[in-house]
Amino acid sequence: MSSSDDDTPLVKGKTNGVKSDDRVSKQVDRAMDKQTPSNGHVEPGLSIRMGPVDDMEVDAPTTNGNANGKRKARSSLTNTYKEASSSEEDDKPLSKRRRTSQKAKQPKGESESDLSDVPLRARKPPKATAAQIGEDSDSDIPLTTKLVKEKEAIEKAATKEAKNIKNKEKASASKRKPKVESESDDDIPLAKKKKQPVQKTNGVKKAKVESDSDAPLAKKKAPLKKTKAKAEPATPAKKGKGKSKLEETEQDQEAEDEEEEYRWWEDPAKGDGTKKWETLEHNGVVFPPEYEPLPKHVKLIYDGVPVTLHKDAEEVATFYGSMLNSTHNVENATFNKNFFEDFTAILDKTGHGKDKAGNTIKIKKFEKCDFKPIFEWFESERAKKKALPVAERKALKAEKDAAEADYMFCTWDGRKQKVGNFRVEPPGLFRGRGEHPKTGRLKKRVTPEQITINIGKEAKIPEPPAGHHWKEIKHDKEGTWLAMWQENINGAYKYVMLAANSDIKGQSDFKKFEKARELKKHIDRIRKDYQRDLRSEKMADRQRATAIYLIDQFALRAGNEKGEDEAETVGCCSLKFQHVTLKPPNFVIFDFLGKDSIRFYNEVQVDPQVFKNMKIFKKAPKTTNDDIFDRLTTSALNKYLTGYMPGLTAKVFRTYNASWTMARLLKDMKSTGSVIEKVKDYNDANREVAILCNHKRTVAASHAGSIEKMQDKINGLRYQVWRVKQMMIDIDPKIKKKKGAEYFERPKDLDDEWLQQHQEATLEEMREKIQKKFEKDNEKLKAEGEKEMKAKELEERLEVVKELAQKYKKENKSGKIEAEGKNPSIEKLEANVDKLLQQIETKKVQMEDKEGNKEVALGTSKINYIDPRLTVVFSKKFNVPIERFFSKTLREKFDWAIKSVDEDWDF
DNA sequence: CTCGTCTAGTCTGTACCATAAAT
DNA sequence: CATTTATGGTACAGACTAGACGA
Repeated sequence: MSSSDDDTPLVKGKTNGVKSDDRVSKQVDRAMDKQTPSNGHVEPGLSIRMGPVDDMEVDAPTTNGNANGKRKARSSLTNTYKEASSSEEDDKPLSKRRRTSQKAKQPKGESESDLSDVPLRARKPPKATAAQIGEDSDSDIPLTTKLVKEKEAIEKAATKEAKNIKNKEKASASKRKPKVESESDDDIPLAKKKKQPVQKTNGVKKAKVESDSDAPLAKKKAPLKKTKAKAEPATPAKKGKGKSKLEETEQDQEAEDEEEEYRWWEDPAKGDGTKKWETLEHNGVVFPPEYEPLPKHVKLIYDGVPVTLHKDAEEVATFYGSMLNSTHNVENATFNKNFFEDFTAILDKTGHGKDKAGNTIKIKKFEKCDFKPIFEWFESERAKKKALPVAERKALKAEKDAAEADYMFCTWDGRKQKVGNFRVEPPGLFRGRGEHPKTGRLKKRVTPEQITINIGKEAKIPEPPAGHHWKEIKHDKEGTWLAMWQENINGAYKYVMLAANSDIKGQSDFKKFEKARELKKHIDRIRKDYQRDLRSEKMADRQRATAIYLIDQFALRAGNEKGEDEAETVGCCSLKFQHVTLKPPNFVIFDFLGKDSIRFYNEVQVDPQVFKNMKIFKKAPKTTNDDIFDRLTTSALNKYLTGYMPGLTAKVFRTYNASWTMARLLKDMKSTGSVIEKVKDYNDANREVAILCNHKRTVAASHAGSIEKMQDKINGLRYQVWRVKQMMIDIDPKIKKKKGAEYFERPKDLDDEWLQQHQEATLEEMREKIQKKFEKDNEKLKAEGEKEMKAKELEERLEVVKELAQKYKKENKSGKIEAEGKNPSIEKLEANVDKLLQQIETKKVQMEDKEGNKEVALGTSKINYIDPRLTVVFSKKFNVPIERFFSKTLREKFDWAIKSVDEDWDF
């Protein structure tokens, strides 16, 4: 057990020894218990110590031929560091330890297989809100009117839906029943079942897994189809005017699908091979509208002089001018610099501005440009558009839709498929995310001459705009794109592809989740291996093992190297010295900008060996901006992973862990409660996954305000509670003794000052309301040609406010509150209090929910990481309409999932 | 390196809801 | 008083396109 001497030089003064090692491992054990309350078992890799591998190989110096500046600096650094680390690992009683390691491997079985059951340790404990919500829903407290209404409506819908589902089930029940029973282990509470899934994964070979997902399909096929026709038409119940052309065609399409629906997920021929299509027809792309020059009176002002610009330069000026309200851009120095560079480049080409007299005005200084007139013009246009009557706006939209109808669909192997982004991206100023060095650069208008079309050989080639030609026509059956061009900012390729609900996208989505499920079978071994390799003699292996650990445990992205002209963001393999802080005994703080420059901040507890490794990887002379994993690249990592399973790469772990977590949470869920509560439970699980994946959104600007408003409302209600209680005393002074003085105390935070403010605010609100109403009434009278009311009328109306003010005054002075209402009684008042308390409770829950949600984006994980079949299973099992979880587009995207699983399907 | 695909946050318009006003 | 209609504000869907990954 003295293997910790691996790294002793690192921990100065702590020269090896059982003691220190034991201490660390105990701490971890405790920590693990804490972190996995539902499982309560100890991470096996920690108790089973694995010795290093036998053939201790001195790491070869980094021979990276690709010696650009960055690399070079890195490898020289690596060498010094390598020497240090290898020497410290050199002198170890290897043979001995090897034996230990073999022994350690022996007690196979339980603890080992448990690994797959715990993909996620070190998560933060579930938030109180979730628990609270659960409790609230269990205790039968009625919700606010709003919630109740919703609840009822939804439950109605649910029962309706349930009928449909039941019909469906009846049809297929007889066939499915036996299977359900044979797999009844699904009903065993998770706690007991803990080890079950492992057996499945390990012991079970393909046959079983397949039977889980595939077998029922064939059986269900027929009944399903019939019921679908019944269930679906409820959705397009759009009220009002006749359907637009578009809707009609969509419905026609649906009808067609109904008749001869193609179930690619049941087609064994689909999905392998690289050929994506045999025939492909489409109509190309839609170009953005031509630039419409500004009216003559709207001009850029340079140095106080309005200047006329060439059309092309003016367009660029409008890009900037129209976003003056976006301080985020306009106050960014890089943005302004880049914009102005590109702007002046255009000016140089087209000629600079001209003043009224026709003299050329050379635009040299950004600071002298005044875009305000342009901005105001755009604002007024925006306002005009907004003010357009609804009917007109609709007509305009219908017109646009009609013009684009031809581009919305293509024919792929004879089937009509929706195209995703058929509109060519319009010109504008590039923003980029985070501190992008190219922010503000002009994104140029794309011409047909830059666009390559991919289309079937027999198909009619789409007509380019008059006087233009396409760059190239391809017939690439291995590509899934219809058109492609290269963008001028980063030289990135842009593709026109099919929409998410298309067969081809569905297929790859399906494959992605199947791959993640496949990982289940290998995860035990992978985890065991990386636990072992965390102590490897070879630095490269040790780094790789540590990286996989991080990717597996904390859902980090792979982290490819990035270029100079991109925002500085990182992932696992590209983590730098400053992104990781170590806090003994074994805490690691990650703080870096990830994809999209979204901050990843997480303070976690790690395996002690990982902690030690990180310490080594950060060892001097490494310093700020040096790579932590200097011996590791994403491609090496992925190559290694592929060895376990074809197609396994770093990103699969994200999908796997996300779906696995969701599966676990949903399985654990109690089936009680109303639909609303079930949906809330689902969303809580969804949220947990989103937090795992670090899916964030910016807090809405209005957030703080609306939280404050809610708090104010709650306080108002609490004040009301107090008032009502005081009224009881007014009726029956003896009650104070009966209920105890405490019951009648005003909450401490609602002090006199607060009371004052609250009363004033209430009065002011009333006043405003009355005032507004008065004005409106007057306007109405005026419109009808009648006489307006006098100010005296207003005063009379405001009398109510005065009365209330008086009342408050009296109350404040005497400390007594007169009972309100007719025939007030203690009972009535008590009922009143109860009602108010309930209102407060629901408001509180709402508020906490909102607060917990403010910076978590649930959508991304729902769309990309959580196997949709899990949601479908949940929906079926707990009888919640799928519409509650998937919007229309998502239902279309996940059509394959909705139609392919039973409630006993398992991830 | 190039190309192709998947992932992801933000922006914009609109559906939806509570509430008030009108009938 | 119950029901319908208007209003104002929020949440959400869908569009958009940047960014990451990987073959």
